[in-house]
Amino acid sequence: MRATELYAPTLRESPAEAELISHKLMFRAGFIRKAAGGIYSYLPLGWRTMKKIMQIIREEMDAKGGQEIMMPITQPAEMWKESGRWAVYGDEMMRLKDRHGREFALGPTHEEMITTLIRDEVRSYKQLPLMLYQIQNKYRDEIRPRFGLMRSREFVMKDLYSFDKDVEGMNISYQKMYDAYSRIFERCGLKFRAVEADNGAIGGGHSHEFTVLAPSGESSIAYCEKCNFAASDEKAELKIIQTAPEELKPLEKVQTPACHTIEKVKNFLKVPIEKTIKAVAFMDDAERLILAFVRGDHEVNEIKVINSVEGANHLYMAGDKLIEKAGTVAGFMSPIGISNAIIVVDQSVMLMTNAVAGANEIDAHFINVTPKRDFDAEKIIISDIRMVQEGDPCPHCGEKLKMTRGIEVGQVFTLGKKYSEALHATFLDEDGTTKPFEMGCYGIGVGRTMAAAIEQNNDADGIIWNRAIAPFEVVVVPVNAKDDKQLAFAEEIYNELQKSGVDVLLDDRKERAGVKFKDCDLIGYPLRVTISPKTLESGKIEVKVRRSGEFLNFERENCVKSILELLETL
RNA sequence: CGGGGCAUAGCGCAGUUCGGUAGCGCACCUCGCUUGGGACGAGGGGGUCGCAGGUUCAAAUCCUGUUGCUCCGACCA
Repeated sequence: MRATELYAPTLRESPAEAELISHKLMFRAGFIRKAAGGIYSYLPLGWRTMKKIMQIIREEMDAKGGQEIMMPITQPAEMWKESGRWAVYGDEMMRLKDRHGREFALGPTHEEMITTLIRDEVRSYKQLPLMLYQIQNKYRDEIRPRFGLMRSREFVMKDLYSFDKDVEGMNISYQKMYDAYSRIFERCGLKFRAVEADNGAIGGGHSHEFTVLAPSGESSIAYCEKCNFAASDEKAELKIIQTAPEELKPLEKVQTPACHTIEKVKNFLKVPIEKTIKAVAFMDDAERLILAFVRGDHEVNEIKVINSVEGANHLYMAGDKLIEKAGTVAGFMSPIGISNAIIVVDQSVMLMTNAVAGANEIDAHFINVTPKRDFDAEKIIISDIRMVQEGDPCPHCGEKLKMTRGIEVGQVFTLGKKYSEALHATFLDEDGTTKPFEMGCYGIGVGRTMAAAIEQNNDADGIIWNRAIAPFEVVVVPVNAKDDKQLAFAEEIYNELQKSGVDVLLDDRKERAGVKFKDCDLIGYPLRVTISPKTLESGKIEVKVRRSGEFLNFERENCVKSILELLETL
């Protein structure tokens, strides 16, 4: 490919709306252009990288027995109504009607489509397991699209669905995909973690998110450096914190004027924060008051609260009125002597002794609270409801956990029979009984992976591509393309590299050297071969490594071999 | 959905307060000169000032409505 024939409009400035580095750089380097909020065109360079990522995905999916298919974007409403998600999905689903008034959705995902696709054809356990995947545009009408390809409304996604005859088979498929995902992101050269995730409403089974580590990421994860543990902050399970045994003192009520925050209580009573019990008041959809109690230095994890209270789907902050009705008062709440509320107590709180908790009246607290003795165990829910914090012990090995931020680029999870039952997709098993499929679903955001790679690999000059997903591996730059000698020599090198299978670009534009160098750095080709009067004279060629910035000089005769060797290290 | 901001040439912006018929930098075209890190000079092309009404002799500028974009929050891949 010649730069004079390549459509790669680079810009010195980026639009005001781009705030994320990956967004700015993809825009400036001529990878993407915006059509509407959260909707983008991919220009040649961007699409080359997308195709390379997709190719890696294909190879790894195929290696595990996946078969590629292509399903429609436009999906009839009937199948969504059948699964019950037409109503559930809400405004996030792009909907449309055809000329006859029939309803359709632009697919946000393809569980319904694939399940109805195979349900009439796959009738026997002998046809299982089955793994089908596609790489397709998906649509989610985000409330607020932003960050370029990171959170868009139309995006390219690979999704594979597995069908097995039983749970064991499903777990094998899951493990295959887990392994494939690890290989995919390794091959893309990304630093990532497979993170234990909450699979929320889908329920049951397991789920991992593949998260690329980057400070700009939207999700927060906890991980252990000693063992393999990593979990999203919402999911991270926590061990019970043992407290040193103490002689139990009798419960006592004391006055604590104007001490409605833990900070004030702790200072007023001169107790360490670990000896205080904090309350957070929530309300659920049914307007039930839910009081959550954690240690003073801990935070409440709302997801865990939802999971531990039966029937709760969403939590909102509770109003004062509701709190009053329960016979307590904000700032001075405790489970002692309360009735009209659902009380959820963190497991670590139950092991505390001689602690401080509210007295359910203004300006008063209990001291010497020992939950095991003083809480009515019949009325409370004891559960792990706290948010993980840096330094918490790892639930697997006990080492101190670290926290980091990341970009979720893929997720694997088991669906079980959820969709096969809802859509009546069954097969006949060996024993002659009819059973619904055990399904799994595995997604990768292709555009997001490209964006994440840039977030993780860039500098002040531009993008730094890993060789595997760079739009071109090598760029050959004659500093002055108007000089026939230089151009001819550059073409020689270019042809030789191309013959050796290198994905190479010849920058034959008649621009000044500075302009071309700036573009090379911005676009981020891993290697730049520079041809100049200097190199013509010395008989050597100069190679610049984008990532390290180092310059290498190779002998003309075996320069292709040297470049190939160098590429192996990138 | 709550609260801000913006909309003027492909991109980044000024002009709006105080109405007088649109400008700057980058990009683009031509010529000259230059060629190892986004040169320079000269000339040039390109804008229904988001859209629709209204006020006025006159509207980018004032008024009303509307659409789009964007930031923070709530929500989420």
